[in-house]
Amino acid sequence: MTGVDTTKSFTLRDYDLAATLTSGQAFRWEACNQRWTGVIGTHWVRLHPGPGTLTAETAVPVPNWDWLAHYLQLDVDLAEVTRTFPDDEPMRAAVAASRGLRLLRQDPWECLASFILSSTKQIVQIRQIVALLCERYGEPLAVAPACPPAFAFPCPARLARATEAELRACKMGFRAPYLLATARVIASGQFDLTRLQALPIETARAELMQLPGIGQKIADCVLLFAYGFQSAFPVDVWVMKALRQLYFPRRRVSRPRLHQFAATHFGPSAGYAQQYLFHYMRTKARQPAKPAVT
DNA sequence: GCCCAGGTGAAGC
DNA sequence: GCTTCACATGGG
Repeated sequence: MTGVDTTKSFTLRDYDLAATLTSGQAFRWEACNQRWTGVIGTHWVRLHPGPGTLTAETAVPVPNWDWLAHYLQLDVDLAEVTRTFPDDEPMRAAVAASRGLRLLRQDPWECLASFILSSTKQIVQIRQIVALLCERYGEPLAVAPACPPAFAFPCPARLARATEAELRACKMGFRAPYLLATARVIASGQFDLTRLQALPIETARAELMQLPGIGQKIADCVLLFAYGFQSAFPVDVWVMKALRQLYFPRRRVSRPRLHQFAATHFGPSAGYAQQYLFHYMRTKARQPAKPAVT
């Protein structure tokens, strides 16, 4: 049946929702007995994964669900993506360790602001900071009965009106001036985030890096997680560790050389490959004593 | 106490 | 061009 409704079911293949929502791309999803609650734009939404299906529930009836299918990238053929990965041992291990891991397609501003807050922070702490920011500055949203309150991610104009001290009070430390300055540049209209979509990746990256607090790593996260540039390859401490341990275990390679290697080795969907390496290293670190199975 | 966390920008060689 | 350092804050 078509029409306005508060629930909708989708068929899914090769989709590990839990791995995807906890793999350090997005910072607002909460798990509660097999279900995931989050906010996409101005929609509060709850997701119930089942075998081969996904049921989504909103608080307010919606006329269509394109926003959700787009966010979750439901029509991406994952096998086609992983086929483009280099055929080497590290990639085989990383893919085997997290089948169904996906990339989301997020709102550019939320993604940009969240990753400004990410520098030298653990994912749990990034989540805390983002939650505080949304509680204090985001618009309240309708939620399903008996659910805790939810808020939209605050727009640039709202954060631009805050003071640095107020933002520091959200536990973001030295990142506060970066977030504030970037919010102000965007709120002023001098910098148009929507324009980047149509640019070549190198130009879009250079534009993002003009913003205060955005270096190559955060720029690449935004290019990959928000704009869908699949060749963007963010190199954080975990991916750096993956490159060193898995690809160059017995010699010391400089960071610039590793960047150079990454830029050519992983192919057209390098960003996806990067997400598998990231998730592989993090989950491996949590469970070190897992013997290989035949 | 210690080391580390999805870094950036500035200063040093 | 490449490396080092300060910058807040909290988890393990």
